[in-house]
Amino acid sequence: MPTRHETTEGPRPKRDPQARRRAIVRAAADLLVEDGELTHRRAAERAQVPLGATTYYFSSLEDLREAALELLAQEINDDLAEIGREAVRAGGRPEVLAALLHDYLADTAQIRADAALYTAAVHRPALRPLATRWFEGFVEMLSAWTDPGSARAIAMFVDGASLHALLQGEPLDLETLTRTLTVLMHPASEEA
Amino acid sequence: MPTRHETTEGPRPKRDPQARRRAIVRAAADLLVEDGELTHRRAAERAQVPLGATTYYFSSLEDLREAALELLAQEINDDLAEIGREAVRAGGRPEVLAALLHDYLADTAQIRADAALYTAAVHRPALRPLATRWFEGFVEMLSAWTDPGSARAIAMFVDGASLHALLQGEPLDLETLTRTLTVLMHPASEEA
Amino acid sequence: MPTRHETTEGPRPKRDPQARRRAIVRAAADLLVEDGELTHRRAAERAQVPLGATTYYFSSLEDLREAALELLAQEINDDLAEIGREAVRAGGRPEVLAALLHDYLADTAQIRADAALYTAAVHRPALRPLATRWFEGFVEMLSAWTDPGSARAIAMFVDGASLHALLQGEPLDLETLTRTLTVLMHPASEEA
Amino acid sequence: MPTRHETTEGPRPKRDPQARRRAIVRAAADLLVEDGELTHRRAAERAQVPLGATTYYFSSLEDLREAALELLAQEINDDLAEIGREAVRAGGRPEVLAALLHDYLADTAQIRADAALYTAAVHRPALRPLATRWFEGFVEMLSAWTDPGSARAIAMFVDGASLHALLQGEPLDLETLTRTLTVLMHPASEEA
DNA sequence: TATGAATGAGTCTTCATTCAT
DNA sequence: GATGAATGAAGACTCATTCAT
Repeated sequence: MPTRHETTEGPRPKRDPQARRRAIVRAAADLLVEDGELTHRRAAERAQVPLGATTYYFSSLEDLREAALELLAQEINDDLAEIGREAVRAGGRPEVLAALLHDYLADTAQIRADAALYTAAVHRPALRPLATRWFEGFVEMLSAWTDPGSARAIAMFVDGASLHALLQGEPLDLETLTRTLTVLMHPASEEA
Repeated sequence: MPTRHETTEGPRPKRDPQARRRAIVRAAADLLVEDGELTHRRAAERAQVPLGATTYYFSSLEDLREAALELLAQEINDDLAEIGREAVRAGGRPEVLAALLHDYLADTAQIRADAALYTAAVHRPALRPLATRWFEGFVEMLSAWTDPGSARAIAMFVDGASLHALLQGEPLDLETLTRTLTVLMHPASEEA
Repeated sequence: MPTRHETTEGPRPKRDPQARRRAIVRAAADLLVEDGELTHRRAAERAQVPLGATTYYFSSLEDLREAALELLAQEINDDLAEIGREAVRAGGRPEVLAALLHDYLADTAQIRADAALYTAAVHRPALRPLATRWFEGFVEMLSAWTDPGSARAIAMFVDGASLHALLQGEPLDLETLTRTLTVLMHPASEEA
Repeated sequence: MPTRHETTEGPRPKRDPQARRRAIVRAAADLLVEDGELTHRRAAERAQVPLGATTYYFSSLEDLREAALELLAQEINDDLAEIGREAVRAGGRPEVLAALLHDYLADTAQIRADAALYTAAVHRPALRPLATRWFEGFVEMLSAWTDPGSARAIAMFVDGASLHALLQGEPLDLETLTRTLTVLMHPASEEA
């Protein structure tokens, strides 16, 4: 007589709606990063959940997309915030920031995530705040070391650099990156 | 009794395959710029041609997409080359380039075209050369006034600025743009 | 005022995926037998199911085709196995087998099913085992009464006879059929 | 001043409607043999003629198909007639016929042509005479050496053997083939 | 005479979404 | 609460056929 605790298949996955939902979001995010095609079916398959689960937890595909992009935005934000903290710990020296950013730009997964976010936001105005979230944080962080205008200019430059690292297959070389960040952080030297 | 020459619909457009093809490409490009969704049906409707025409002239939708993006790339390239020529005529002064670029970034159609090109290229490696075509030309143009590294840095900055002008709804202010281009074009002053 | 129980369309068929799938396969098989043209639309119409059902249950049209041919192959196999059993019960006398086969060849539905299977297999190597399934069973059955080579020869002869019954509109006459099976089953008499 | 005889492209292909028509028919026949798919486009491409030529010379695709099958039927007929003549020259000995047929069955192109003809005829009653043309000729030829019933039986056997050579990838072995033809040609020995 | 242009019907297929269970 | 079944809309694409040139 079988008990309710089936033991043949290892630890029975506990019923955990939150975890399931997260798994679907994660899968959707990965799909967006990897090839930009998001469908219920693909998300379900990737997350190893039934098709119905993707519509049960999200009222529409756009809903799921937004949750996935929110996740990506958060991760990007966290990563860049960490870079910012490290740069601050190093006294805000441009060469340190450059080194950190160079690593970031060399990480394909990172720059593809950036691109996924932008791509989605271009034709979806509602998502634009999501796509520029890291921007605001980054600018704020930089503001400790330079004026707001320069901070914005630097952030834009980083954005362009991310896009080009993806399109050209490799990041801007460290030397140029360092030199560029240096002049952008100290524009006042111009006026001397 | 109607004559054989129907005049209600204007002069019957003569058969002109080239023009028809161009019209389809134009329509496809516009769709990509406007909302990124390209289908045979939408292209046909917009170009005012029968559905079959879109498959007759292009062996696949990707083919059509490529032709449309090629058109956009060419237009962007032409516009930026013109900006370059004007900047050169003005002696390469950063403030002139900044003013021209500011106008460019304020033109929604332009920056949406940029974005359309990038968006398409992100998940289509084959299109990447198309998306970076203007970049090469722009760098070359700038090289008359600054070193290659700075030229590339400037181009990347412009790219980021274009993306942000779209995502934030307005271009970087002229003053910051001018200051940024100025320092990027004369990085040597740093070392003084 | 209509009640909620509509009776004009009979008892609402309960959801029964298995039966539905079978109905689609049956419809597809019939279409292949009747005119060889199999499309999702025709199968759906014939099975009285929505178009979407045909793609829901079969991942591709080839998948559906294969299922339909599998059904035909099974039916042919069953019918010929029954003929074999009856022949065995009659002591393996050729005239009994001939009579049974004559009936088989006179049944248009049967020989069209044979032909459908062959037709599909000619340009689809993957289906060839299906088309020759009955052959193997038939040969094995005959092997109880004659040598393997003769058994194969008989089966091939039956195959040609089936094809010709269809193309010529009538089966080989019983007398010739009997005589032919007789000599094919006792080739040893030749060597006496 | 250019003359009307252009010499730059080598011997100018003479205008030869008959040859062009033949080329299209040949191409269509080859397509039917190779994969059974016949379209105007494929025939035109294979025959190296403009698409329009295929509709210019044939009032419909069915027309072209029929012409192509007529060609195949004729070739099969010719080949089997030649086999018949050789068998006759050899005194009608079954082993000679068997050897010739074994070669025929081992020739993939031949048996695929047979199959193409049958496949087309199964669902096109109008083509059935075409598909059985060789049969009549073959029977007549054999009638010089055996009775009509046996001749028909042999022809049917050959038909089944052709189909199976295709479906099973190899012809019936020569020994069995020889033995089978032998008994089929001399059924009277049974009655001794 | 010949042919590229043209097009609408119809093909397979994918999929968001709804719903019965 | 969950989920497989269900389906119609829409997508890309093919193609026989017609026709202007």
